[in-house]
Amino acid sequence: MEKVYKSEEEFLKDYDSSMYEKLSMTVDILIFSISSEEESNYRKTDKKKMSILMCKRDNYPFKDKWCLPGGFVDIKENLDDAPIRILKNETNIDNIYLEQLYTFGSVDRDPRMRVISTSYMALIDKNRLNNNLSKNAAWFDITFYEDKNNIIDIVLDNGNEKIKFKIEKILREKTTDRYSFKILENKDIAFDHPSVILSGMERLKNKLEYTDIVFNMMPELFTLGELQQVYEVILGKKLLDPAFRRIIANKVEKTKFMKTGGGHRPSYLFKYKK
Amino acid sequence: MEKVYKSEEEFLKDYDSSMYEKLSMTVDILIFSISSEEESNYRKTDKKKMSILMCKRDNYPFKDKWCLPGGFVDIKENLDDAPIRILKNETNIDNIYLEQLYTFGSVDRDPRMRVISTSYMALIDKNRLNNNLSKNAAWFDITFYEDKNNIIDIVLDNGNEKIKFKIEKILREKTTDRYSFKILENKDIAFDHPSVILSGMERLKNKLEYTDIVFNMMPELFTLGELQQVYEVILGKKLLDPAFRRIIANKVEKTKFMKTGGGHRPSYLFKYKK
DNA sequence: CTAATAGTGTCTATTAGACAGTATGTT
DNA sequence: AACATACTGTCTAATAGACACTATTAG
Repeated sequence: MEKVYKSEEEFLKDYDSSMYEKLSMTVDILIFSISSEEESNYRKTDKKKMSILMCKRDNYPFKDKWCLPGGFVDIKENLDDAPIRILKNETNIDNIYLEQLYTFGSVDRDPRMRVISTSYMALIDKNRLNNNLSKNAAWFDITFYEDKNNIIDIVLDNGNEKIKFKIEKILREKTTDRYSFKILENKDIAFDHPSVILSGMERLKNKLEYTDIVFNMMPELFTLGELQQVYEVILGKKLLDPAFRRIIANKVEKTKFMKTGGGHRPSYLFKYKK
Repeated sequence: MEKVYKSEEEFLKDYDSSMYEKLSMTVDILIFSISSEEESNYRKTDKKKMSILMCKRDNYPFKDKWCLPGGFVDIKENLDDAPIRILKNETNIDNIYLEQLYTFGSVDRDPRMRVISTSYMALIDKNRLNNNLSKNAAWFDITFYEDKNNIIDIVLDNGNEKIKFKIEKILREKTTDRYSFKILENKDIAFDHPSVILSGMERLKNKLEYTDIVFNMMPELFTLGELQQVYEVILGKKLLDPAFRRIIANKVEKTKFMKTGGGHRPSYLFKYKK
């Protein structure tokens, strides 16, 4: 029978924390940014892409595969502080938008030992980075196509290497919007990181509609055309100009600056209105 | 310098998993249901309340305080399976709606040792329970009031005991909807469970609007008035009848059954249309 | 009859979708 | 002049909010 203690001090002195077998905890960070691909036609504006940062693993397990930046949570570190520390090391930037995504804890997700991992999503404007990424890290442009059967094809492209995976969104409950992800094809990505990528993309899409989250990926000044392109690339569909402008009208503020030189009518630069 | 292995087998044989100090993982489950309070006036319909299940702690730490049901994640158990197992033990019901809420991992959240805890939200129709709760568990009706400064007063009432706490919602980022919770007053609830309760309430409110999640808390057959009351008690505001009926019109199906005996016009019973 | 809830009709205000039009830079 | 994008006007369709009205029961 369980002993009943008279005070908390007495209880804690006696407490044997090895009763349950312990495990390791990591965090994975899905960092989103926007990149521009230059057009050959001088008149066309640069095509925007969504991109994520990945690292090449240089040891087992999953040697030579790509994974999201991450690392172990220190025993004396708050969980939510771990991604901040890792981002600081990886990209040398503080003050990044970060939010917790989901905690993945399948028994077999790491062949070394039992590891549970909390994933985070970060949003940045890549241009503010001082290009000193660690040399095994690279930005991948991400394009996706979802068919009517909830099967999603993803292509990641870092300029040298194109990697693909296929994943199925499975509605977990008839009554809600929760999906779990079943990886159908994947050769190049480590751990369960394809699921993390999909979770983040879904979260980002949803939040675009009811928050101002997108401005974390934008430079200080931007044209409405650029902002619209970012929306379109995240949502995966074209938007109509007047509708878009109505929606974002009270989120942005016109400045006196203009962007010229595009071979077409110049546009005002806007900034985020808090 | 890190050794580079020739194969994954070789690497794993050599791997020392004690490199990082390990920790314990628990899950906490916030179980929502709806209860009815009988009215003295025979004509009035029962007043609906939102309620949650809590357990009284019979040992340190937090002896004699109330906490959410939960427990340690087994070293050989998938994270998402732990709340299923615990719910089965606690309420003897399978097949309950469950979703992961948030993972709390402050260093000092448990005085015994380092524990990180993933919280889950469960929704049930309390009337389907075979009233064999463990004897230290009780349902608490929950009422809340939020003022203009994002300070929320919560009262929990299990019939014998009324417990209160006060918590502040702090907007973590200007650009989004993420809050963290600062506990302002709390005498009776263990751990960081006030924050878990608030997270769940926020999640439930949001999902009410864009999913069919509410039907997990409803009996097979219900009147539209009852359904509307459940919406109202979760959202904390009155809804207009015609607007409500338009919104749920294509989620429900009229049956041939009616509810009579209320001293007023009888109403049709509806069921969830999948 | 009365109190109480059930259920509907309809007007108005707001928002979303669609399309066409005008404006203005660079080469 | 031609192209490409910037930006606006306006019609229509769909949705949300508000209020008033009718219906039907137990006591």
